Formats: sequence, structure tokens, C-alpha cells
Amino acid sequence: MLSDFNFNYKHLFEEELLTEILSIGEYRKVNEGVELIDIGNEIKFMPLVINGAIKILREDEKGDELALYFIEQGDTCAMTITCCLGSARSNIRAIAERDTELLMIPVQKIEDWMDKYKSWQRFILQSYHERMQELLEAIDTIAFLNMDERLQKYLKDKAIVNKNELIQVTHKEIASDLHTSRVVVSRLLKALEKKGMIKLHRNQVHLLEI
DNA sequence: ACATTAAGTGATT
DNA sequence: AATCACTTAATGT
Repeated sequence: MLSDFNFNYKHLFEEELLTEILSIGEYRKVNEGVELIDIGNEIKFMPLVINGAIKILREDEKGDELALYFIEQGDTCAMTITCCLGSARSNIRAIAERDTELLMIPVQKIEDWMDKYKSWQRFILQSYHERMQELLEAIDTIAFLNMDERLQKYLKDKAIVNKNELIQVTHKEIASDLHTSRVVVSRLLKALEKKGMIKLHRNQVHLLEI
């Protein structure tokens, strides 16, 4: 855990801040599928992802979901930053995409460290910028791509964050993340398999050339 | 062997 | 691309 932390964060912060992060940050390990934040929750911590990955979801009135993007090691959640500046409640849901290790930083510290450390200020702004880019990308994907292109992008992203082209997932789960129906996903996957791009098995999709 | 859940398919809108 | 209705396949008990 410490080696992963050092690898992702050591070069970003000065010694003093690193010490503070490690002493104040609350270490937390979550298993795949665990919900970290839900919509409406009050946000008390900002997570620094040490390793693993987190899926960020949006939800409509009916409770149907839409996957926005993944957060990986070295990343943090921009929502928490927004929360410090105003409303303290979450607009998104965060679920561990795989087994993940985190350091939970109390939101109060985000502000304190902004004044105290230049490197922290840079980090926060940089993270915010990156999330914003991801969000724009997510919008583009939804607005401009066909469902089959969205599906391919989804599979590709999923393979990347899990560092594995053998994806453990049901068609129903994919459908829920893409906000479409299972039947549509099954058909599009079947078509991709016919093209030789993937290989399908129960509960898993094997990416061959995407 | 049976029940349950995942995935495949034709037809319709 | 969504929905319905139905079939077939895989898995758990």
C-alpha cells in the first residue's frame, strides 16, 4: 500500500504535506462492488485513490443509472471539491469497480492545505481540470456516438481500469451502465463477436481487438 | 432433477 | 433502439 501511495503521490507533494496526508488520511480498503458514496450523501471525506478503480454513476428520477467515468490510482473525486465550496451533498454515486485502497482526507483539510501548500493547490486544480475533461468526454460519448460505439468505448475503458481484457460482467450490468436495455446490449455484443472483436462467455466478455 | 439466472432471437413499434 | 414474449444455455441446490 505504501509503495503504491509513494508511486502515485510522492512526487506531487512536499515532505511536510506527505507526512500530514499519511498521518491524517484514514486508510480504507474496499472490495469490488462496495458503494463509497451515494446520491444525496453528505460528503465528509475526499478519497485519494492509492490503487484500484472507482466507477462514477449518475441516476435519473426512476433510479436508472448511467456510468460517467472511472477514477483510477492517483486520482481523486472532483465532486468532493465542489462540495467544499458550497452544497455538501453528493450528486453522484461512487462504486468500487475493483478491490481498491484509499486514503480518506477530511474535507476541512482540503481547504486548510489549499492555503498552506502550493503543491496541494496545484493538485486540486489539476484534478478538477482532469475530471472536467472526463465529464466533457462523457457528454460527447452520449451525444455523438451510436450505441455500438458507446458499448465499445465502455468495454475498452473497463478493460483499462481493470488492467484485464477479460471483463467479468453480465449484459444486464452493461445495459444499466449505458442506460439501455439488456436485449440491445446482447445484440450489439453478438455483432461484435461476429466481427471477431470479442469473445463471449457467461458473465464475461473477452476483448480481442478493440 | 429442478429452480434460477444469463443470454439469444423474432416480431413489433 | 426499446419492448415483449419466448427459447435456450449455464449454474446453483
